[in-house]
Amino acid sequence: MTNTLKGREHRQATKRAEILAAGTKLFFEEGYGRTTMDRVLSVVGGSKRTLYGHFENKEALFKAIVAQVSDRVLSALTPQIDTKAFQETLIDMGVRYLQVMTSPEGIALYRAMVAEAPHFPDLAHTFMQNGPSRASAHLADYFRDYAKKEGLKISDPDLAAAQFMGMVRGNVHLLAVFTGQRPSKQKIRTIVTTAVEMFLRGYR
Amino acid sequence: MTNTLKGREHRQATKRAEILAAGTKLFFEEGYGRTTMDRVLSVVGGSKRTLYGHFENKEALFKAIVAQVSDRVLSALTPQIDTKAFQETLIDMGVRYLQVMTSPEGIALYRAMVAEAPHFPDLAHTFMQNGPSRASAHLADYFRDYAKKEGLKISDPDLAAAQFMGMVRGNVHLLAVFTGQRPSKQKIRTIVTTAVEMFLRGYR
DNA sequence: GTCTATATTGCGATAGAC
DNA sequence: GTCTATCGCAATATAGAC
Repeated sequence: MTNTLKGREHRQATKRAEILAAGTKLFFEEGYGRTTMDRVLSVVGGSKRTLYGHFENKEALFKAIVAQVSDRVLSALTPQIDTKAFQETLIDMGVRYLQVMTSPEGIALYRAMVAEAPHFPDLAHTFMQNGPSRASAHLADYFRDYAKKEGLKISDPDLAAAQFMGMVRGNVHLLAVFTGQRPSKQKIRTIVTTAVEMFLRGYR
Repeated sequence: MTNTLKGREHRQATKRAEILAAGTKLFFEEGYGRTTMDRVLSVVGGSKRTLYGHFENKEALFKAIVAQVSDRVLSALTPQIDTKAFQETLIDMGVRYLQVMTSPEGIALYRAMVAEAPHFPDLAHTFMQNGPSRASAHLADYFRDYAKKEGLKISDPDLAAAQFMGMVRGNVHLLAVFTGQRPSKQKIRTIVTTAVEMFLRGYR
């Protein structure tokens, strides 16, 4: 916790963090509809007044939780400074992406966003932007910069990036979402390296 | 309606169909949690006794609806007898798949399955089986039969099929799920034909 | 119609920070 | 001692399954 906060503020921040933590677990395990404020309270302890003091209502709590988890989970997709070889960079990006998307938190977030997209369109939109779209856009930029040098003919970098990302997700992402079966690290490496090889041959 | 049913039976079947139709609309527009039995009733009309006579409870109604819609939607993925050229067949399968997955009903079904997968694991499993997995498996079989003749070196047909399907879904499926933006027929054709070309070059 | 669950509010008491 | 966040418990209102 931040040391610069003193006493009063610190207590408040701690409580808020506890509520968020408890809420995260519940909302992501049970879904929005099945999660009750009473249940959150029974985990956190304390009074309703305090809970509603920190978050105006259930929706506000949910939004705060999604924002926090989105930041944490999607930050792993932040573009890296790439000094590696072209092929290595593609593999890195693919692995990172697939790891995030099939991590327990990644799956939970994805599920929550899909489920609540019609009722929280702004959240869903933000998730798409900061997640898949951003990763894809970054890859497209990378293609624009280096494809020619690498001897690749990519006429539509955005489409190519979407193809690559989709190929990486393949069926394992669906499988993780629907059945909870997550791919091993080994499996992820295999999928991504195979995808990269195929992709490079396809655009050579 | 089936003409062989008479009187009592016919009325019963009609009522059941009406309940299913109303429930389908509500469950898929509002989600499981936000849909109430009262609301279903207010659309269908009639008494609660009747409603609960047809479906034991809310869960049973939901399951019946999902089963019905799954059949209708996923039947479009039924493997065709392919007499066309290899490339044409791939395009056909890709287009059919993407059309189903981004159709309003396809999106609604997908959303419901993702949202409720933890609480209705059997439904989610069945959806995965009869949807993406089946389409992918059929394509893999097709590869096993014809890849060599077509001059393709596909060492892992299942993985290759998953790559192709993933590439076809690309980002447009995610976009449809999260923001409701559906691709035009033209866009679908472009995506699929591009994917097929790239795929064939990649495995040549 | 019945009965339970749930979101949200009210209010007096308490306890820790300054 | 004065704030102020928190607490505990009760109450309200509404919705929803059956």
